[in-house]
Amino acid sequence: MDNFDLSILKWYRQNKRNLPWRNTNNPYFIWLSEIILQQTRVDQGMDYYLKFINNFPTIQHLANADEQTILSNWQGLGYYSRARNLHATAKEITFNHNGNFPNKYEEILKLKGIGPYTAAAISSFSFNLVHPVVDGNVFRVLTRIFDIDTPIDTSEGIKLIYNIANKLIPTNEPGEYNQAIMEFGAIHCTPSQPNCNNCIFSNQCKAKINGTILHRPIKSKKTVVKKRYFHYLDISNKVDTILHKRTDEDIWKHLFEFPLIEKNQNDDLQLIKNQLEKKFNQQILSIPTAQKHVLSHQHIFTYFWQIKLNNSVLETLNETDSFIVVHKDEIIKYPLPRVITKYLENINKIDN
DNA sequence: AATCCGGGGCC
DNA sequence: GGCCCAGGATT
Repeated sequence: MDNFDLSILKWYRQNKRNLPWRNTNNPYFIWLSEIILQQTRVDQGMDYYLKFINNFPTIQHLANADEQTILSNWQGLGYYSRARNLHATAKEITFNHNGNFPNKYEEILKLKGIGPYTAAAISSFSFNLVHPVVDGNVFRVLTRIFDIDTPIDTSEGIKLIYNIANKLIPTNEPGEYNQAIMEFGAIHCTPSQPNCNNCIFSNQCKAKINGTILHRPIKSKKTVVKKRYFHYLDISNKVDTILHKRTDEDIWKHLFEFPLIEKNQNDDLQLIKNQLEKKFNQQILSIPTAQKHVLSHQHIFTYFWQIKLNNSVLETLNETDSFIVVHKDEIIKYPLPRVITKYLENINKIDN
């Protein structure tokens, strides 16, 4: 493959999208955009990026914010460890690097939440260093052009693609080239319905020639999905309700939710109803129906039990419980997982 | 080296 | 229902 870099750079200059983080070399903005865009589509991350640079114009703003504020801004984006690592790295740079973003690949790679891809992206976009980005797009583009059938979710496949990527990247404008190959994968060499009929590589792409385009890249493993059953207790009187902060090493760490009873299996709902009525000494009017939430590695079946009290919600709590009493109108101020906000949206519809 | 981690969109 | 997404941390 001769002049791959020149071909794809030419294509990029004619076809690239105008994205806000492409109009800057500021490592703070580059870093922030890359963290938001990890495993996240541009369309989905755009509003979050604009919100973050508006609310946290500099890395010092981010460092000085409290974690809950950052998590609230991240609410709905998923992979909340990204937000916690974002905060940690902002503090690290602000207080241990005099506010200066590291400008060497190896130093950038040491920061929390930054792996090989993001370190290469920041290195090349901000500091013009020659490190190839290897993301989902690059895996797809290269396995197609060279018709590579080694599974990309193995160490052998990853090593192979990195070797090719290191040979292809030009020393001249590595950042622009990295943007170009990812953009080519994102909008032209797409997973389904790639635009092969109007492709600059149509005569050279090995997978196109061999008819294997839609079978590249190959992945060998299948994700195992765990089923979980969450019974949430929406305990409230006319003004207050109860929230609980997740602290264990599990999904949604440091996010708030209703008091939770997790079951290992799909238990008899009538039995749970009887237990709850006895515990709270209240009639439960309706048995909830399951809401299924499909995540990558978990299918979560949520049940929301509405327990209406006439007296104070405090009386349902033990002193040892780590719960907080929250005014109903202020629930939304706490960082919540989508499972909870979806439920709140639904009951508000009914109330209206 | 293998496993886990959210949520949304598309087909 | 399966796959993918501008991957990284943990075990």
